[in-house]
Amino acid sequence: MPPGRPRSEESRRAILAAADELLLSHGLDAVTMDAVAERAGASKATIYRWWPSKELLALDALVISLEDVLARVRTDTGTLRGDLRAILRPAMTQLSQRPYGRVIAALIAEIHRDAAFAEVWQERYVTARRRHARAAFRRAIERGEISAKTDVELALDMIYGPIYHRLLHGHAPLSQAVAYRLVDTVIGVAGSPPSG
Amino acid sequence: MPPGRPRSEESRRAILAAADELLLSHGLDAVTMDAVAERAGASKATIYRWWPSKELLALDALVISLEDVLARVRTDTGTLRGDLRAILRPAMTQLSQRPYGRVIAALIAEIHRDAAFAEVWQERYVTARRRHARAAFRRAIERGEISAKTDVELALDMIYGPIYHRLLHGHAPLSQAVAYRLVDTVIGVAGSPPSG
Amino acid sequence: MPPGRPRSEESRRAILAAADELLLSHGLDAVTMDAVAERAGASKATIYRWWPSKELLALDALVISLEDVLARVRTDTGTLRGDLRAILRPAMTQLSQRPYGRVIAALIAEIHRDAAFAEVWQERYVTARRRHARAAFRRAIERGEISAKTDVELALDMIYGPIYHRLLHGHAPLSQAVAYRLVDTVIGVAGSPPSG
Amino acid sequence: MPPGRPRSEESRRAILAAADELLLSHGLDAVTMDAVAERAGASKATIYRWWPSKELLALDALVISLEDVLARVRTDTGTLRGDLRAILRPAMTQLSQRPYGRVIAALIAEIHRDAAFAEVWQERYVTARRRHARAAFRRAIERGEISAKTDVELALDMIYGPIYHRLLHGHAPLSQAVAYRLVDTVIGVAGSPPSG
DNA sequence: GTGTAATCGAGACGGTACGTCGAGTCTTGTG
DNA sequence: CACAAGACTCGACGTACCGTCTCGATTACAC
Repeated sequence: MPPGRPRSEESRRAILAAADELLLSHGLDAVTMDAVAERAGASKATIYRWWPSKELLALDALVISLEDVLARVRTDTGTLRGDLRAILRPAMTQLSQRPYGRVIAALIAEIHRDAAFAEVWQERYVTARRRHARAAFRRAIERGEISAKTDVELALDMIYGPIYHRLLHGHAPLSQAVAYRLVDTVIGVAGSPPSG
Repeated sequence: MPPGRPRSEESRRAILAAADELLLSHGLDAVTMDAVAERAGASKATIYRWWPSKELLALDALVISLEDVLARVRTDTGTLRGDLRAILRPAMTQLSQRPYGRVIAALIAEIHRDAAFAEVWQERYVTARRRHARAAFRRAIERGEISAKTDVELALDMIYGPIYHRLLHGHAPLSQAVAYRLVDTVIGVAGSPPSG
Repeated sequence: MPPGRPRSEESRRAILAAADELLLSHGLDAVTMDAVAERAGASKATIYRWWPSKELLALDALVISLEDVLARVRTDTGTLRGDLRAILRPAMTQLSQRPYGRVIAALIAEIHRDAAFAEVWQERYVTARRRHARAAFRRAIERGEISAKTDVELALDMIYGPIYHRLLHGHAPLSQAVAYRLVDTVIGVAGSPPSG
Repeated sequence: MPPGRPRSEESRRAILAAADELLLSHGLDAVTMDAVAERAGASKATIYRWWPSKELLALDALVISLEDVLARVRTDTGTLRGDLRAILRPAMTQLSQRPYGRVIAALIAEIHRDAAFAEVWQERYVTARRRHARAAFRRAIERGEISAKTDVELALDMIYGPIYHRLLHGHAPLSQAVAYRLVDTVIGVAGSPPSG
């Protein structure tokens, strides 16, 4: 153990809980260092000691509140369609329960203001979410279920892209059904010889 | 004409120009009312008289700087593929020239904070951009080029969604070639009997 | 009148009153920008706009609360002794009524931390207070009441020095009687041929 | 000897040395507990265990750095004038070598904030310095060199008061010559029948 | 021409949150 | 016990924008 007083686990949890609550009930704007500090019974200095910005704190809080879902994903259905549905189902459920759109929109804006944040975001949020689906595509290619020439990254974007588009813009409804149709469409393209 | 001193066209232009410059060279964060006022030689009160928030001012400035491109779009190629390429080509060019990703990300975040802004954004930005592509799909359906059952809105999202996804997340490259491949893929699906 | 909204006299007075109250009832330490702002119903920005530091604000407040006394001083008694007593009497009265020692000690400490403050302190506090006594000495020299060779500055210091010494150190009592004895002693020296 | 690990003499010295250095080269403001701890290689807890405040620590450090001078004072000249000059000479030399004015001003301010400090200050600083001069006056009275009615405390203040006044206010130069003239003036008064 | 009325610039105002610093306390493991 | 290390709460700092306000000055139309 390093010398000195160890980090207070209690305070860490209280800060994350405060951030999470503010984040999901009032948005990233409400996650001010002052508000988190007061609500968590912590001092601002303590927050700054462990999180360089409120955005990274919010990301931490968000990721924690999402990672249970991520951990429970099981993709062993035998078909790409089944795997992708299994991956998207809990995600869509979660998105519909809380105003994640607002939060994610604010954090995506932060990507473009803070390169350090962008990197962590990529690592902790984007990569974690795409990994499962990418693996499902790879397995489908190995099984010969879809063409080996499939551009997996673009295929992922054709599923996730429209979902985020609707989540962020709100110009059209977003539901599990929509997600399933995206899956079917993308598989339809990848399953048949490429048309381009 | 109403009584009183008329609005100063000069000041209006100076404010929009200042906002546009700040927006594209330093991002939405730099578009503070103070900075715009100083740069435009205007007073903050004047800005507030005509724009309710800096975000709506920024949107105004952005739309002006984008609308030339929009006006020049000609979609009379005879094929859906040609039309969509004609629509996307100048857009992709423009996106690659200036840091629009940063600006659009910030404005999308604003959607979720300000319902009034969301409405204007929908009207002035989203709708304007989708209208052309939607019309192209409609014409293609009428010509029998694609199935009449095509979900046009979803098809639009499968083109625009991945583009915005990459623009905003930056997890993968974005280029005209990528946009063209999206077009081809979507047409490939819509042209053949639906697989879902 | 200069352009722009004129300075609010009301806020100026409220800030000075708040500072004065905090200064005299709880000392300079209590004169925090936050406390003054809250008590005056003003914003910190407004205070900073007009006073560069809380010490200069406190000095302003202090000088205002002292200057009435200074203005009422009349030195036309005809003798140096009478003049000096007339000058010191109200000062000693004032010093005994409120904890000025604490305040002056804190401000004198500030002299050594902030050269700008030192200058203003010299101008607004020290000079104002010594001027009367110095003039009394000059008139006494002109009248031939005391030697023309008298080092007036040192004589002033031999009156004010011990007073401040006791005020600041508190090692011995300070009263009007003590001040009068200092006056008599110094005149006794100056009246006779210098011994140095 | 009490049980447990004995106090570290090394750490005590390092802390005082660090405090002294910070005090004289950057003033009392620089004597922060953190800075002293870091510079001394000690922990803040250790400092707090032995010194209740940074001001008392600074006083300790200051007194140590002054007490050599005090110990070397020899007052056996046979005349009050000679004794007082012998007492003041090394003090004035020391004052002119390092920025003691700043330090003393800050500590005097502390007197008025902390009664415990005031007491220690009185004991360790003021009394120690006045004792010699007071004794010299007493001997002079015994010798019949000055009037037995002399108010010794006031006489001391008429020497030390102006010196501190100039040291703290900086409104006029302070030198050994000035100190000597103060001595001569005070003796002049005390030596002759009182003029009041 | 002379109101009347809305505009304009300038800039002061009360607020809120920022990120930092120091004070003084507490909690570890080590000597 | 004392000690180094260092995390903790608390409160003030000085700054930056926000959105509102109060000025004097300007510029139109209506009478």
